[in-house]
Amino acid sequence: MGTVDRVLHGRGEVSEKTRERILGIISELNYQPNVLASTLASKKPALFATLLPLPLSEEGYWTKPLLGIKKRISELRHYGVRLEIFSFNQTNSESFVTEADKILKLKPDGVVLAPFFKNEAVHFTEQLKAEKIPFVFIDSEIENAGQISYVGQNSYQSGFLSGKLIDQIVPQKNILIVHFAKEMDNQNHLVLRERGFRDWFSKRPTGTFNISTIEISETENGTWMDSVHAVIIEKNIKGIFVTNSKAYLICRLIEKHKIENIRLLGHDLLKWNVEYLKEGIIDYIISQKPEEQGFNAINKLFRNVVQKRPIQKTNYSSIDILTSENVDYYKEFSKS
Amino acid sequence: MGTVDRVLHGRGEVSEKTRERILGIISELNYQPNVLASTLASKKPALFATLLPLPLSEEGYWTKPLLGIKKRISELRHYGVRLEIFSFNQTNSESFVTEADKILKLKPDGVVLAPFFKNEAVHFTEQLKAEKIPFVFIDSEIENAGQISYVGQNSYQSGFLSGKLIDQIVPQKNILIVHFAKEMDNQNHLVLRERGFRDWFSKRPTGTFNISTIEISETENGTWMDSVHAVIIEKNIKGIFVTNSKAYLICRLIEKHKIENIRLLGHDLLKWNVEYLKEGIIDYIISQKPEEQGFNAINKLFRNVVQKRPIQKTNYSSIDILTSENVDYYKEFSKS
DNA sequence: CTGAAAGCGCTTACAG
DNA sequence: CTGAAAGCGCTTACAG
Repeated sequence: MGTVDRVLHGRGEVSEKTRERILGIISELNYQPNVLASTLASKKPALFATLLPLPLSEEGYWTKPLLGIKKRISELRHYGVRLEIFSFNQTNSESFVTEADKILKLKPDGVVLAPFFKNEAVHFTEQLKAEKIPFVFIDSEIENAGQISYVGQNSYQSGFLSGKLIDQIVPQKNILIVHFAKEMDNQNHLVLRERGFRDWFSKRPTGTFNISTIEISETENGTWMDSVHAVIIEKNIKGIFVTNSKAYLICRLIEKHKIENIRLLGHDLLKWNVEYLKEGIIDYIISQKPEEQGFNAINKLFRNVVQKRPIQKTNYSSIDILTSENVDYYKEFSKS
Repeated sequence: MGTVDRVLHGRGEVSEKTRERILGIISELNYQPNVLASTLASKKPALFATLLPLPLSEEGYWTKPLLGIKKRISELRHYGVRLEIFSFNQTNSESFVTEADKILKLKPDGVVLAPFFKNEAVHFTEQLKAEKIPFVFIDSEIENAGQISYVGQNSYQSGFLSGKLIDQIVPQKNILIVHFAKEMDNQNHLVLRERGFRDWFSKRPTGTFNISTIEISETENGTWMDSVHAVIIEKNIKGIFVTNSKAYLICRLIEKHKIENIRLLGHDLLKWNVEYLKEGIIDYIISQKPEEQGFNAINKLFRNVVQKRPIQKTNYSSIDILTSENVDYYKEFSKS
C-alpha cells in the first residue's frame, strides 16, 4: 500500500520497474482514488487566507463576498480547511501592504485577494509566486500576474452594456458619469466601466450625445450634493451612470432636490439600492453575485490545493441586469 | 458506539435514560458528525431517477438540464449515488405515464421530474408520496403537490418582466404573443408567462396598446409561417413575444419575408437564439440556467436523502435578461 | 526500496 | 438494550 501511495502521489522512493507495474495495473483497472477516504485519512489541514477591503457596514458591499467565503469554508470543515481573514482599509494603501505582510508570515496554502491597489497588489503576488502559494483574484483582476483564477466580471463589457441600457431609456442624451471614489487611477475597474460606457456611445454621430464625468472623493458631509446638483442643472442632465455601488446617494440627491425625469443606472444589490429600484428612482442595477463569487473563489482554491483538480483560469461572472420586476430572484444567496 | 449511533439516527432500541445521557453529552461537546466518515462507512448506494422530456437534439433545450444532472451525479460518485434516466415524448402524455410506471417499479430513493402534463404528473406524485419517495420539480411546478423542492422560475413574473422590456423598446404597441406548443392547456408555465405579460400592459389605458395571441402546434412544414406572416401584416405588428425557446423560428420568418422594424423577445439560450441575438434580430432573451437547475435539483435530493439536511422548498431561479452585450457571460456552465 | 500495521470517524452485524 | 469487533479506502510512520 505504501508503495502504491508513493507512485500515486509521485513522492519517489520507488524503483522504476515497480512504478511501471503499478501504473500499468492502475490504468488496467481504471482505478479512481476515493477522495472521501483520502481526506479522511490524511487529516492535514489546509489553511487559506483572504485579503479584502474591510466591510464598512452590515449593508455594505464587502460584507457579501465574505458571506460566501465563510459558507464554503464551513462546508469544507471536514476536509480540514481553515480560514484566516485579513482586511485592509480601502482608502489606505499602506494597510494593504501591512496585511499582505502578515499573510506572507503566516504561509497559508492559498490566498484570495482583491487587488485593489494595483502596485501594491503586484508586489504582493510576486512574493506569493516566489513562495509557491497559489492565489485567486476576486472582484477585479490583474492580467497575467500568475493567479490560478479570477472570479469577477469583465468590467469593460459591463460598462458597455450600461451604455446601451441608458441609451435605450434616455431620450435626450445629456448624461453624467459619477465616480464615488478616492484614487481613481488605482481603481482599475471603475476606469474600465467608464471606458466601456463611453465606447457604447462612440458609435453614435458626435453632437447627438453629451457625456460628462464627475468624481466625488468625499461623502461624509453634504457638500458633494451641491456640486453634483449644479452640474445636473447646468448641463440639463437626463441620465446618470454611477460606476459603483453608491447609486443610492444620487437617489437621496434626487429626493432632496425633487428632480424629475432623470434616469439612473447603478451597481450592486445593496439594500438601499434595491429600495430605490423598487420605488422606480433607479431604473437598472447591474449586479454581480458577490456571495457566489466569494463562495467560488474558495472553491477554486479548494479544488486546486486540496483536491488537486484542474480549474478554469478565467470564467467571467455573469453581468446581471436587474429591474424592479426580477430583483427579488437575485437577492437570496443559497447554494443548496 | 452502536448505541450512540442508534440515538444519533433515531433508530430506537435504546433505553430512555441512556438516550438522554448521550444526547446530553452530544450537546455538551457540541458534537458534529463527520459526513465523510459516515458515507465512507455506510456504503449504501442511493438511487435517483429523472423523468424529463426527451432531448430532441444536441442543441435543444432539454439537453441542458441533463448536463447539470450528470455533472452533479458524477461528483457524487464516491457517495455511492447512482442515476437512472427516463424520458418521455413531449407530444405524448401516455409516454409520460409509461415511464412514470417504470420509475415506480424501480423504487428509487428520489426523483427529479418536469411535471409537463399536469394531470398525469399529479397522479404520479400521489404515488410517489404513498411510497415515501421524495421528489423535486424542475422547470415548472405544481403547487403543494408534496415536492421537497422546486427548481425553476416564477413564470408569471418572467412574463411580467417581458412585458416591461417589450414596452420599453416598441414605440407602436401592436404586439403579438406566439406560443409554439401543442396542448397549451396542459402547459401551465406558458399560460402563466402570457398572463404576466398581459398584466404588465393592463396598467396602461385601453386603446394605447393592442395584443394578439397565436398558437402554433405544428412546425414540421412551413405553413405556419404564412399564417403568422398574415397576422403580422394585418395587425401591423411591431413587437413579438415568443413564450418558449423557439424564437429562432420567428427570426427565420423575419429573414424570409425581409420584415423590418420588429422587436423580438424570446426565451432560453439555444445556439440559434444566441446567433440571432448577436445579429440584432432578437432584442432580448429571457433565460434561466438549465444546466444549473439540473445540477441543483440533484443536489437537493442528495442533501435531503443522503445527507438528511434541511433544504429550502422554494427559491425561484433568477430571471436573467440577456442582450448581445452580456450573453457571452451566461453561456458557460461551470460549477468549479 | 517495500509492505505490514495502525488509524482517520463512522456504520453494521452480532454476541451477550 | 449494550458495546466490542470488523471494515469502508485511504495515509502515515516505520521496521526490515
